[in-house]
Amino acid sequence: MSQSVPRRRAPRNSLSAELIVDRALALLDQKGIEAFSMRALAEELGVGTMALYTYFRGKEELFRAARDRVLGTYQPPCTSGSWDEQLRALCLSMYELFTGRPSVLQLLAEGKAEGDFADAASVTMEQVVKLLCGSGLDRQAAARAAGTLIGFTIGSALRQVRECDEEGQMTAKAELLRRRFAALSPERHPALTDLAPELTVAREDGEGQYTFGLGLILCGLRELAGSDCAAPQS
Amino acid sequence: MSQSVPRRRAPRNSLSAELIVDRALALLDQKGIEAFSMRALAEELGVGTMALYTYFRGKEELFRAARDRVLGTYQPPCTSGSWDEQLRALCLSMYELFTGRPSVLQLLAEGKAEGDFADAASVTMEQVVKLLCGSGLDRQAAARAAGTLIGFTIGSALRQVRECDEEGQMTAKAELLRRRFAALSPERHPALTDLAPELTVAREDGEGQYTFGLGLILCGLRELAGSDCAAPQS
DNA sequence: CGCTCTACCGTACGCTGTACGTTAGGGAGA
DNA sequence: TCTCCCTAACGTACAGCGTACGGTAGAGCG
Repeated sequence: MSQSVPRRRAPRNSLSAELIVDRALALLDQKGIEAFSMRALAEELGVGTMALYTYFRGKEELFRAARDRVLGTYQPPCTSGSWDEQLRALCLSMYELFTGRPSVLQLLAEGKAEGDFADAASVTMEQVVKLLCGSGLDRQAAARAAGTLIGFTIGSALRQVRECDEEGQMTAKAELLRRRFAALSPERHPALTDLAPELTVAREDGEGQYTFGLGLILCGLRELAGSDCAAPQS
Repeated sequence: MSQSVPRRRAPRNSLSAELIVDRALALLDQKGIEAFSMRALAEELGVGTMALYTYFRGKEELFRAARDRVLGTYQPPCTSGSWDEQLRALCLSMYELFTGRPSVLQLLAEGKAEGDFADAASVTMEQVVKLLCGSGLDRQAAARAAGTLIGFTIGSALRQVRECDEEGQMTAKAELLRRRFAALSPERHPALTDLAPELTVAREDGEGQYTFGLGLILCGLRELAGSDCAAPQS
C-alpha cells in the first residue's frame, strides 16, 4: 500500500555543495526554519538523506554555508551624501536584506550558524565603520555606534519577521495583537490601552518602525559627533 | 546491566504547576534552552515524563507559563526625575532582567513562547508608554518610540546573551572574536581592522554597549519632543 | 469495605540528526 | 575491452525528541 518505491539511485554527480545550498535556502524561505530537516531537503533534491553528508559535515555546517552564501552575495548600495545619510541608506539596506531573507536572519539570531564569517560578508560592516570613523566620533564611540546600529537593525528585523512568519499572516497577527491589547484591563494599564491603536499600526509597519528608530539613533550620533551635546553616560 | 531501576512511583500529590515551572526555569537557566527537554525536566523532578502533561498541555504551554512567571514577578523600578531619565532607568532595568534570565529572553525572541501575555507582564510597557506620552511627543511618535525602545532592548540583550552563553565562556568568545577580526584581510577591510581593538572591547562590555545606544535613542527623542530637530523622515 | 476519580506512569509512534557500513557507477590502467 | 578502484550515493540503525493513548494505583468518600 504505502510501500514507497525505493527511489532510483541518483546519477553519479547530480549533487554539489552549491546545489544543496540553493535548495536549502529555498526550503528555508518557503517552509520556515522549523520545518527544515535534512530528510526534507534530501527528498526535495530527489536524493537519499545521507548523500548530503558527502558535502557537509552536518546540519550546522550547511547552515553556515547558507548564511555565507546570502551574506556573501549581498552588495551594499553605493551611497553618497553626508555620513549620516549614507549610514541610513546602508542600515536600511541591511534591514531589507534581513527581512527579505527571514530564515537567514533567524540562523544568525538563534545561533544556528555560529562560526567565522566569510570574508565577503563583512563588506557592509566595513562601510559602516568607515563612515563612523569619518564622522568626528572618537574611536570608542565609533565602535559602540557600530554595535548599536547592527544590534538595532538585527533586533528590529527579528521583530518584523516574528510579526509575519508567512506572507499573508500579517493581518492575522495584527488581529491577535489587537485582541491582546483589548484583553488588558484599562484600569491597570490606562496609557497602554489609550495608545493601543497607534501601537498597533506602528507594529504593523515594521519598516516605518525601523526608520523611525534609526532616525533617532542617527540624530543622537550627530549630536555626539558635533560634541555640542552631553555624551550619553560613560 | 544498565537495567535502570523502574523508579518508585512518586507520591500522589508531589507535583504542581508551580513546582514544575520552578524546576523548568532552573533547568533552562542552568543547561540552556537547547538542552531542555520534557524528559530531562521530569527526571529532575523525580517523576515520569508524562506526569508533566497533567499540568501542561505541552512544551509550549509550559514555556508560556515560565515566561509569564518571570515577566509577572518582575517589578519595574520606582523612578523619578525627568521623563528621559526615567525611561533610561526603566529600559536599563528591562535589559538587566533579560540578560539575567537568558533563557526567558530566548523563549521570547525565538518564538518558543507565543501567545497572550499575562496581565501583570505589561506593567513595564505601561510605564514606558506613559512616560512617552507625557514627553511632548505626538501619539504616533510615542507609539513608535515605544517600539524602538523595546526592540532595541531585546535586540541588545539577545546579542549580549549570544556572546556568552555560559558564565565563564566570555573570554573564549572574545578570543574567537579576536581571531575573526584577525582573519580579515586588511586590504579589503582597512577601517574594520583599524578599529578592531575598540570593536572587541565594545563587544565584550554588553551593558556599556547598551547604555550607549540607549543614550543615542533618548537624545533623539529629546530632540523630537522639543521639536527643534527635523523629524526623522516619515 | 468498596467504589470512583484522577495523578502518575509505561509504551509506542513518528519525527529528528547522524554514525557506520554497503553498493554501484565512472574513470584509469592493463 | 576487461578489470579494478575510488568514491558519490545510499540503507540501516540508534539515540533522543514531543506526545497520544491506555493502564494503574492510591487517596478520599459513601
